[in-house]
Amino acid sequence: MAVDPLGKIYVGYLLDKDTNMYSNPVRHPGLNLNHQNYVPAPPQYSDFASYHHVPGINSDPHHGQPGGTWGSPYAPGREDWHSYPPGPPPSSANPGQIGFSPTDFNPVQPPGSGLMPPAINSSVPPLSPNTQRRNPYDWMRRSGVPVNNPTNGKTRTKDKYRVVYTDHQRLELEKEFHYSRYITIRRKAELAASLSLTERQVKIWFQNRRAKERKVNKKKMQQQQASTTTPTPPAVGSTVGMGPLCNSNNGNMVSPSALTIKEEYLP
DNA sequence: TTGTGTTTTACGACCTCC
DNA sequence: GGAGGTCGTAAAACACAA
Repeated sequence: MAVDPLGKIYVGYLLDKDTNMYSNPVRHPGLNLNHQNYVPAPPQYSDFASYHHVPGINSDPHHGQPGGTWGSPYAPGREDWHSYPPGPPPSSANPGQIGFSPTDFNPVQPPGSGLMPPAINSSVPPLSPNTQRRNPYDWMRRSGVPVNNPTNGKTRTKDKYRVVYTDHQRLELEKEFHYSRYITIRRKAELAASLSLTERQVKIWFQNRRAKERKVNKKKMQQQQASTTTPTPPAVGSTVGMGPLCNSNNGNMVSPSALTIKEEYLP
């Protein structure tokens, strides 16, 4: 399973699709509660320069390359991740914490499956690089009612709602996106399991993330064109403005997203 | 506090590929 | 036919100025 130079994705259907997205307990409102159980694992971030996937989920061939994988066409320079602070120390007095028993939550991947990194699966409040950021669970606590509680008539499709991913979930997704704009089936399953998201959520996150990147690129291109006093058109086939990251297949597919990520996680 | 603009999840429509 | 892709959009969450 790989993405060829032209961006075409060859996938082996190694895993079952997440069929029961809405019936799976993981998608019921309790999903949000589960988020508090993530370990932000500050040491992991502080060691970001040598980022590697957690043991046990590194079976994907293209993920097995230690460190050097960051030299991909998308490579932003690993030092970028140093700008991400370790965040506040875990505090049991976190107001966002809600009493939650592990028995209330059925992860996508059963515990002990080997896919769930222990560091991610313990109970530490989510990491927030932005101290001003409101606790993502406040809205849950305000409502006091499960958003998608079948008993109150709300279903995911009828009453649209969205969860707010924890900083840890976002960071892990960003890391994966940073590695590759297109996630493999295997990695998607692994990531979904390790982050307690559904594969569908991971897939959609990547879709949205690519859309965001295209949007940012488009904006940058427009700004460049607007600021260019001498509008000399680039040579045919030139990738001006895109640098080595430009994909000849589709200019929208890739971009210097390092800047994007840095911006997002700078304090 | 409130109004407003932006960002983030999530979905549907439609397309391509196998 | 089913998978995942883009594109457009809805709506919640968020940021921030007034």
